[in-house]
Amino acid sequence: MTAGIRHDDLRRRNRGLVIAAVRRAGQPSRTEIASTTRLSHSTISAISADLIDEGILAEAKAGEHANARRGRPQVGLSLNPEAATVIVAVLSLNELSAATINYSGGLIAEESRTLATATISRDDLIAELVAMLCRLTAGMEGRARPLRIVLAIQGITDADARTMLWSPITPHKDVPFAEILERKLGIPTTVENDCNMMAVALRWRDPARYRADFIAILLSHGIGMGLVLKGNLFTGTRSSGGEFGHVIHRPDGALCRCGRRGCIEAYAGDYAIWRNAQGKSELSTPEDGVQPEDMKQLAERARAAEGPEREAYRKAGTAIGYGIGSLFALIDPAPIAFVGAGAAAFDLLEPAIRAAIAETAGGQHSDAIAFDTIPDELPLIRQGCAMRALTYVDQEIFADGYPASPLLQADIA
Amino acid sequence: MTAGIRHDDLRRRNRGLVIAAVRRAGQPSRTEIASTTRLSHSTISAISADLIDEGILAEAKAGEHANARRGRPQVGLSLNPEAATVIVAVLSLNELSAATINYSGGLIAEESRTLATATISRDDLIAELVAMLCRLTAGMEGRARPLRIVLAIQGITDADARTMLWSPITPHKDVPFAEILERKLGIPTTVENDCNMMAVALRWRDPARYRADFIAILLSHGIGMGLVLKGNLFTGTRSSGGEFGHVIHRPDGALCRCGRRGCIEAYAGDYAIWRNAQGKSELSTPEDGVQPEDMKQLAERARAAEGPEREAYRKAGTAIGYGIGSLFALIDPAPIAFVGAGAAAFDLLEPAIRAAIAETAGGQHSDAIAFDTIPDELPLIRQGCAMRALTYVDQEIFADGYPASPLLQADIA
DNA sequence: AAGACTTTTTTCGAGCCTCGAAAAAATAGT
DNA sequence: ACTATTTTTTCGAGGCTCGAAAAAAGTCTT
Repeated sequence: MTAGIRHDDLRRRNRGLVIAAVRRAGQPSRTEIASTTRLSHSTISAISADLIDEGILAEAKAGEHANARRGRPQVGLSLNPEAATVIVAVLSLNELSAATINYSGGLIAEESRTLATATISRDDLIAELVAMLCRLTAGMEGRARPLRIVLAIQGITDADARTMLWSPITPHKDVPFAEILERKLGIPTTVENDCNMMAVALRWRDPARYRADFIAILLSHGIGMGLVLKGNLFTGTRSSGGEFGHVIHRPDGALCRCGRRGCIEAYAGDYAIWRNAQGKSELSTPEDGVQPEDMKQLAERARAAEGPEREAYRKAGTAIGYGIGSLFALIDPAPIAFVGAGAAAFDLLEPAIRAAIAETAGGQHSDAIAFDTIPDELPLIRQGCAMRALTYVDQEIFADGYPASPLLQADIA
Repeated sequence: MTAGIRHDDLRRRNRGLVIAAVRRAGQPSRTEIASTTRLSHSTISAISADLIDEGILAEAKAGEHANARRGRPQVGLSLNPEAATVIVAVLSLNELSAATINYSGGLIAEESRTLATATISRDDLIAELVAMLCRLTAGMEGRARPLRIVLAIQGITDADARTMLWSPITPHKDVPFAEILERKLGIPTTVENDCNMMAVALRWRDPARYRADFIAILLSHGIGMGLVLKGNLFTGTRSSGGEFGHVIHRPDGALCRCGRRGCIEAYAGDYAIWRNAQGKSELSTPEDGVQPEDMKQLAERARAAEGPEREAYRKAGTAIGYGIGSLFALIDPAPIAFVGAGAAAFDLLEPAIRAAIAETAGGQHSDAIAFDTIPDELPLIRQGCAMRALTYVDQEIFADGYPASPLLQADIA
């Protein structure tokens, strides 16, 4: 059952709150922090003094604030970029990339390479990943040693974010990436779904728009979704959840890559749009080799004239729209970001999406539902991973206070 | 943004925790409470002494514990039934009922009456409700004065649980029941969806089975759902949410009571099963007058022999199954309780439900999904309302400590 | 340029809260 | 009657947050 609050939890939570306020606001003064956290000035003063002593926060240089008001000038607090380091890695179709990131979110180094993910052996896949991360972290010791790895994958992870249960980009299942990386590199690791990381990133990029409730939908070869509800990333109870692409659109409908029939993806995934545009049967085997370039041309033809291409996009939009509508019957309408190469053809999808939503229970206000499109998913996924890794450091390591962190201890001596 | 924890919040939360522990366990000793809350014995001792002083908790009589172990015997703590009173009311098709409940959940008094909900005027509906609650609370003053009303309705409420936005049982919309009752009776009120209250009740009835994640589905004239995810009742962001009955099963399919087409309810609601069994078109207007007795006979005929009746149940099961499967694609499989008169015909639905789930993404483990049936929904709804009202009193009133409560103040003088 | 004014930040003592250790209480065994 | 055992209370210590007051660091005014 729920645990009680002990006295020392209090400090920990309030330290975490101060760190979070600084990460969010960028360079807030102590006064600003006091007002956002509703803690007293004295408390903020004490906590921030500790955090500065520990090298987690830093005071901004005096000259930086331009707004010359009367009174003692506010001193901005910022994250000390050198307080920590984290690693992000993204495994996607035929590509592996990774980067080291400093505590304030800045890029230190990055690397990426193409990889035949569909055919590579399990051991080679793991070896490539480990090797890349070893190269990136070579020479980073002491305080520069990364405190956290976040690996984003296309596919499903377990609820503890430790194992890739299944992925469309590789035949290998149940790969315990977190355990492997922790053993090889000695750095705590989580494995996250790429769409969930997109959602996390959107919250940081535009908190005004993507605040408490919103949806990120990835349109690419497959269809993925990241869902934020009441300010929390929504994950399944046993897995990363949110398999929006495999919600059933039409029972006994088109054949999906997953082997089932009638999934949304079987109408709206790249391969499905392609299949429909070619006039092939909806029951024909999904093709893996549809290239982004193919899709671009397909979209061009669809824009140019009425025809099977346009019809294929219409069907895709309808499937997505009904899916969103069903989701809206369970939760309430929220802003939606369409991410990925498929979002470049959003103009072709939108009318059908809106029309389908209007047919559903969530559709009373279908005109008011806001859509955004973001064609390039990789930067978004990376940013999400980085923020996830950094907030972990914020809350699970730095909030705990000095003596608990041997790495920092060394710094004082 | 998130508020900091102040020093006095600490006591409030820990008091709430102790009260919750007692409500859950029934008659735990201080030692047990200390171990479930993980607070120290001294803290529990201090808090429970306060709570006993305030008349919220009471020590059990000495002789009640039979297990004669060595050492000082444990003293059970229990809720003082007279610490407070709450009211529950349930508005359902053609029936209004209400009860007063004491602090330990016992029934004090109840009343119910039939009401032509479909045709009654808005003012009369409100007047009936107010009158019933006034009768029930007559003479309850001082400490006996109810501290909370929870009204359950079939239909949708706003996110603040103050207004009935829409209900299938009455044409009246946007009825601000909470405001009305607060003005007329002066008691804080919330308006809740009936299926959500069913879910709340299941958690209290069988916490081992219905713990963190489960689903309650109401099968009656319409189809409703209450969803608990990660230990929290899941509601929409702007409304009570969970309109499972209006998730689309087949685009452009059967005509639903809500005016749209292809909703799950349009296949699985009583009226839909009836319509299909009669061989009527799926686009024919839903009939309101299908009686429970009719459905019983329909089920009998379906059990007796293959025919349109059995087929109608099969279609209903398929719709429900696909709906559950789509839900399972977004969240993970969880135990499901089927509640209501329709659950009495669950034997007719189950094969089709399981077959449909197996066709969906959530269906890998469709055999393992646990189903329960509970034919009588009213007691469940009531219990849910009672627990909701009481935990409100626990956490929002009694956790705050003595001086804040003028009603209790009077008791000391 | 000096003093007045304003705003931010720090300091300091008070008041709570939880905790651990020790004491007290209450009962069963011997 | 005395010991062992377990529960509960008591008590002092240590921390934390808070409000008020003081200190700090500027701008504005004359």
